[in-house]
Amino acid sequence: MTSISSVQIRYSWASDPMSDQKTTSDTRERILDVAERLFMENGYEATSMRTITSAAEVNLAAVNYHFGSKEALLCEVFRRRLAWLNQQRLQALDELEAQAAGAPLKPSQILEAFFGTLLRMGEDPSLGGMTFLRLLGRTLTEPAEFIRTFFAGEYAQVIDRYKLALFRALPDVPKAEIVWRLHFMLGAMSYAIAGTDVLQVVTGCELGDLAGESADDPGDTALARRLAQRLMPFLLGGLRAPLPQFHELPFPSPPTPPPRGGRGDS
Amino acid sequence: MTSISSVQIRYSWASDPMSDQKTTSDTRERILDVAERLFMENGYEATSMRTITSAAEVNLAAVNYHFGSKEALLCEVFRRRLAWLNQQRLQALDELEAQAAGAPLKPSQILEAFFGTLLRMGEDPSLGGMTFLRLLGRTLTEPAEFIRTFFAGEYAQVIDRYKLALFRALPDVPKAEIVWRLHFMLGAMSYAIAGTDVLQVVTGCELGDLAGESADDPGDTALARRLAQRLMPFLLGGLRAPLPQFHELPFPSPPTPPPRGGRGDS
DNA sequence: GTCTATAGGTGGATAGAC
DNA sequence: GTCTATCCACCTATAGAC
Repeated sequence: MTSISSVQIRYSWASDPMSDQKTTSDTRERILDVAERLFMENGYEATSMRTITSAAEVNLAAVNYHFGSKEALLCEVFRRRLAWLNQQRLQALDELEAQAAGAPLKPSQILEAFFGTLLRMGEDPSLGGMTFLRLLGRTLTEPAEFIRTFFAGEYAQVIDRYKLALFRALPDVPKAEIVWRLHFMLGAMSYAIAGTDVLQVVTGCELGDLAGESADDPGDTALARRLAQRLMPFLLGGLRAPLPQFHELPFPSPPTPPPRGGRGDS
Repeated sequence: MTSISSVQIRYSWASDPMSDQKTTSDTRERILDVAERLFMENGYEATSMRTITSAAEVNLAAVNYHFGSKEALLCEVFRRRLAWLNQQRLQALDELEAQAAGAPLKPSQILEAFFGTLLRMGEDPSLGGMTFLRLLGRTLTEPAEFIRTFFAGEYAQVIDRYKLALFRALPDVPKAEIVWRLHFMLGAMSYAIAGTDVLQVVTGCELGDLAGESADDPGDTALARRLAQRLMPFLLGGLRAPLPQFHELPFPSPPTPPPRGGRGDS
């Protein structure tokens, strides 16, 4: 019943513009869309159900009717996007591995499949666009327990597959090191897509400006594209950086070091 | 002790273990310490004044007496740490530039001064330790306006100095590109120190485990040190990565080029 | 400086009519 | 499915005694 033929399925990422209009529950989708935007703008805790329902022009009780609770609402906001995203990610990896016919993938391919797939969502408003990306970036650092366990469940498969792919792609790098760097890459991405950067307030500019789109505001689509173009080389550079040297020193090289030959940056 | 004579100054980072004990306001510091921890554990919005005051064993009204409001309390929690941190960062840069005698600094030196100075705070409980680092990482992605403008003010000078240093250190890299990468580096660091990673829940391990400290728990000190050893090479690798190629392609190289239609979920 | 008491408001959730 | 009305726990902030 859930997935086939003409029945209404629960994930709105299956929304063609036509079926979206007046199906069984216009309300449900409107709540999700508005909640997505408001959670992004104000954060989860600071966004009240009343704010959401009045912006969505639905009754307060509708949220609890459709989703059960505020927590469940947030989870559903993510589920409808992440289900699609993670499926795409797995599929992308499948295809790459099929092409490679048993050979290890290149790191750049793996990163493209993982991060590129996400960043491309920012270009497509029907997939949530930058609103969803920003919300995701912000929510990934929320301390609330239910959020963290929810994400863990959503990501478990995907992270595991990609970890293994990276292990194979970088056989000379210790696995622990790869996991650390995956961690760092996730961080750089989250923060970048969250777009709440100190830099932006300090420099008084948005990422769009940096991309060179100062006046005519090309919108989120171009921003997402530029972001991807800038971020991917950075991530790849970080992933493939020389391994840290472990001596007995408490720190690699304090500000005024013995200038021992590290990796000779000029 | 830190600066002048014997007057009590307001920043607790001027705390030698002795002066901290029973000065004019033990209450004030206790509130700040407890607030720092609880804001880190639950986030700003989800932490109530009542929770803070009861944990600190002070009266509810004490917070408003000493700080004026909950927002002001959060700002003061940060100010007492960031004042010290940013001063150290500027000083580190001053010293490096003095040594260099007019020559551009090496990127690794700049990163060490900026990120190393911060990460070393994680090793020193009297500077807030990992509690402060985690709180900082989490708060940097909070959408609340007062937080963002507060950080902007605290960081303006420092970011500006470091940006200029990086421009000089990497004269062949477009300035916009450097700013983007600074952005990415801040993100990787924030996320790493926040320690709310999906990876940790998925893999079921803390960063400490990855560092190889499985059983005997050496505490935050070792964690901070390991983190720095792992993070700095990653950041340097990302900063020095090859520049992105800009062709007319909308994306560098999608894995399966134009599968545009519908949502292609098979 | 510290405390009690409370003002004054908002939060999430639900019961029950339609 | 939708709506009104309402419960009640909890919030920040302050007034005023000590």
